[in-house]
Amino acid sequence: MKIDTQIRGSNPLRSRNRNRQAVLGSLQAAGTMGRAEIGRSLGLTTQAASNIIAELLADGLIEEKGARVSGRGLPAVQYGLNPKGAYAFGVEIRPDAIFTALLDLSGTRIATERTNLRDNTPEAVSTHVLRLRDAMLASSSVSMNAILGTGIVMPGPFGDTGLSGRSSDLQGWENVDALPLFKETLGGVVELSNDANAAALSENLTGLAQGISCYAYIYFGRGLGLGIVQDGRLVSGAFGNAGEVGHIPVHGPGGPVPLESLLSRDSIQAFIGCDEPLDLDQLSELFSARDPRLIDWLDRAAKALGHAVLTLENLLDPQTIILGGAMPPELIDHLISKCPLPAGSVANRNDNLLPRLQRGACGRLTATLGAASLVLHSAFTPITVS
Amino acid sequence: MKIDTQIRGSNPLRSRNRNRQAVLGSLQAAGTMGRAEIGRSLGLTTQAASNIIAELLADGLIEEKGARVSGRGLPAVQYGLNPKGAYAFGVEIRPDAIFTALLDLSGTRIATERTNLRDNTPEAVSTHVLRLRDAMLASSSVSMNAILGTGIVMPGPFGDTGLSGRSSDLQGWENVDALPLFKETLGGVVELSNDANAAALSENLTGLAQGISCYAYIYFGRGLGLGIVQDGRLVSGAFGNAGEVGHIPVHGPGGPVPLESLLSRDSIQAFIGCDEPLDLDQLSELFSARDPRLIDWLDRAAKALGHAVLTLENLLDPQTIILGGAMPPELIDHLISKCPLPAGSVANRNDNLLPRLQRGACGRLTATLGAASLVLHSAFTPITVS
DNA sequence: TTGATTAAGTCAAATAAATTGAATTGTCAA
DNA sequence: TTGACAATTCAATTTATTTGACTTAATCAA
Repeated sequence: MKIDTQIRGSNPLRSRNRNRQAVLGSLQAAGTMGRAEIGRSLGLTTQAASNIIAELLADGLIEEKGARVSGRGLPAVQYGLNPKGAYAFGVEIRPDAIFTALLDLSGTRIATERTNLRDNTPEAVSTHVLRLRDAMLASSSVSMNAILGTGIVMPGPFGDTGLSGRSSDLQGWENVDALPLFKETLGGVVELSNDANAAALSENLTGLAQGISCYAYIYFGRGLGLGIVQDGRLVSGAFGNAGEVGHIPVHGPGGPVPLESLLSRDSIQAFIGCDEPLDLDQLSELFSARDPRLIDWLDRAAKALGHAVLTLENLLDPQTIILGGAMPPELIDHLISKCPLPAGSVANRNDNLLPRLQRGACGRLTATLGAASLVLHSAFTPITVS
Repeated sequence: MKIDTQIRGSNPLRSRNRNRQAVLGSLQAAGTMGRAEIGRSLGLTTQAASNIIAELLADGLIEEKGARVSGRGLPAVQYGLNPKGAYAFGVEIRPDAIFTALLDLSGTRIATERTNLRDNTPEAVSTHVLRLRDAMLASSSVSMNAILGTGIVMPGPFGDTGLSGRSSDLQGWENVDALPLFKETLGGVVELSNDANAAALSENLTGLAQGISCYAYIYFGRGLGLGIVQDGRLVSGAFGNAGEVGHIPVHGPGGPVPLESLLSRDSIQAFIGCDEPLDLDQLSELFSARDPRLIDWLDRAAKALGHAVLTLENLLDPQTIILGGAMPPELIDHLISKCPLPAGSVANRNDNLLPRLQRGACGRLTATLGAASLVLHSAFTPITVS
């Protein structure tokens, strides 16, 4: 539970750290760059950039990528991230299972795994995660000191809020401060967030949101989540619970209803009148069979999505809104195509180069990969408040 | 029009600047502090803090406030902002008038003024503002080099959006990039934002939001605006148009309607069936006379406010939501007391120390004072992205 | 009263990391 | 072939911080 974002002063060491991160971030965004080019892009001297490049080379985080001739002058030696120079471990914790993933520095998937979870008390989960990490590192032959950190995705909202008590919640975690717990058990850098935020960052590192600094990500879990990115940083609210878009009121048949009741996997189940949660394959089948109940649901859901889009655009003024998560791609595409894009929005502008609504590029594992992305993102983004 | 928030590296000069701002910010927040105390609060050495304090003293931005004995040890000499050490000039531009204000470093009002505006073309306005500033500085005997900068508030949204063309808009500014224009004409630091954002910061510096880093400010102009603060910084969106809360859909009689059509001064006028805009005094009178049409409006508006609160809380997870602007205080209080505070919200938590909804402490001039607050805020807050 | 303890603040030297300026090297264009 | 140009490195300088020793002043306890 955050709240107090204490501002810290700067000193040479923290400056250097910031600059290292900024250099890595530049390389991540641009692919390859030369030393002088990096200096220019960050407002630093060539020499300063050069020193940092030398250090990063020595640490194995970047590598030479040949020289590039571009007009006059000495051809610039290009540098880029060394994918095998570091790794990020990501964990997605659900009530009944743990998903883990190992990404290399380039965001490439090295390994993923699903494990059933019987005992989901805080202690059991945290030690379980530790074992899973050790195992995955061993089987992937990755050394622990090449690990940048561990990213953890848990179902929100955090703390005892008006939304607690849902079936997708973790039992027994209501009053647990998870971050310190994991930090103690796992050591090193630990980032904690919810599925939607993680998915949003995943899209930023390897998907559609590359180079985009203001966007929102609508995440389909069983319910509906939202990751908000502004100025390249997550907006997570006072208690880390920003983005509970599933609970904003939209126009329903008999009055305002929570968006989630019209636009979510659980709502399909309720609408169709099915006893058990529908998985993605079942939904795909229903869709390809043009099941009339599903089509009906899609019509209503698309309308609800329109309301949500109008709300999000006017409140957050994003460059684009991305949809993704645990929902078949063809359903998302259908929703997008049917969604009425409201005219009375600040996003309805002529000079907007991006589609207002698009489907994310990362597939089903978005949240798990996103967990690892939390770590990569923090490695590429100079801490701004800390 | 922003979008590109380029990350910059750090160097000694920028570090020092950051630390200076952080020290000023600490003093602003705490009132008075000793040198060692400041060092601790910022994670700097006493010596570093001491050097900066010496510099700020020499610049006249802070002053000694006596010594404080607190237990053992040498009593700490206290320092605090020197109100007369620097000033901020604020301008609020409306289609028919310009409001100006001069604040000292402590946020105290030195002078305010209203001027009619006949020619509101960009060139005329910018030179007009320059003349008004010179005049106000002269009449207040404040030297130009004691001015930290100029804050400007203009009606949003900026750029050619789906919301353009309203009567409260400035004609002829649709395709003008205002910030460069004012920077060239006025020189020095220029901050530009909309009324709601400015009001939000005003509340942060001198009102209810002191020490609060995550909150939202619902601003009554003629329409309805929203200032979003997260981690102590404004959330302004990709194009500076975040917070257009007046245009989010809420449940109306015959379907979804823009919030503004139920909750705004213009909507009172429309509801009552009045030909001209109602001013605050008229509204106060109607309220104290318990005018049934107004009471009726208040009931509907409070309900709409409830929807907005639910939406804002779940999307932004603020510590509190503040209401203010050009609306009589007693009406705001009434709205707050009648507003149904929804249970299904992440803000409905037991450990929340602040009221979920409260009326702002700054009065009618909030936006104009807020314009100056933009500058003060930037002086107290280390730039994080720039 | 006295001496130990604690904390604030200063001074001077050391350190980290940036900048500056000159020298070197490879490419392009005249 | 030669000069302009840009990338890079080397060495020296500058900035701003940290470190460690020291001084000062208040509290606490014998």
